[in-house]
Amino acid sequence: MANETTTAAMQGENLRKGPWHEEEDERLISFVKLLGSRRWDYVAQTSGLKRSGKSCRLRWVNYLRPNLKHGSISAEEEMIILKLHQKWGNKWSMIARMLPGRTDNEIKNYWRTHLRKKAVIQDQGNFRFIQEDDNSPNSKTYNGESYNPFVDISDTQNSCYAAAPVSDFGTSPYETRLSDWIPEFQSDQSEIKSQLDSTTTTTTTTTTTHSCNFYPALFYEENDVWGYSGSLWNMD
DNA sequence: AAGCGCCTCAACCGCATGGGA
DNA sequence: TTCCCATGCGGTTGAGGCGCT
Repeated sequence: MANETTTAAMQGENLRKGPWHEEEDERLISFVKLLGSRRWDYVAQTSGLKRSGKSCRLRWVNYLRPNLKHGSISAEEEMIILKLHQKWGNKWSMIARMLPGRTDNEIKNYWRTHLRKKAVIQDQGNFRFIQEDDNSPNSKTYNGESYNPFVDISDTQNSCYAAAPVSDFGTSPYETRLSDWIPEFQSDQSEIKSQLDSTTTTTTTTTTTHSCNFYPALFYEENDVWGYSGSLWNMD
């Protein structure tokens, strides 16, 4: 049985794709409890699921893992996402680590569907849209990848972002919250810019106090923002 | 009620990374 | 040092749901 499945997996044949069935979920949960959430190819083969290890891992990480929140993103979480995306760009896994119970996939989807067009900052008295631009002089690197959270694209005629007029925010449910956050956004941005201008190492000793009461690990330990490798996950 | 288009999100794909042989 | 494999990450896709006409 396992040998047949192994062979099929190795040959890339007979592997199921698409939505997971409840029985598959139950089976995967059982075998992850038994074998641990590592060696996904082995889990896939041993369990007899006709899924790739990659698919099993994804299903576990994004849906079956304990302590996941399945409800809608709260206003506080939304604020965190906006702020962290402003700081880090599309570093979804990093952002997810700051939001216990949320997955990178969930945050990425939420950003794309709810927040992307609403990500505005107040810059020199004007609202401007932002997105990362790897070719910008402000681009920095993280894990070998370049990114830049500070690029103003409001002048980009062909950008899809330009299609969303600022006036739309007058009726947006997000506007009130953004209006509340904007002063903080502004101070954060200048703080981050100064960090980027000086150094990208993790030796900064900034002790700025922020007003978020929900995620102290991020907002009160600014000295480790760039090198943060911990996790707020409690899987036990 | 039916058709159409848009939105959401689960899942896939390809590439990067890290560790071990 | 190099190669291979498992894992992780970010971008993309497509099915299903929902609202509008």
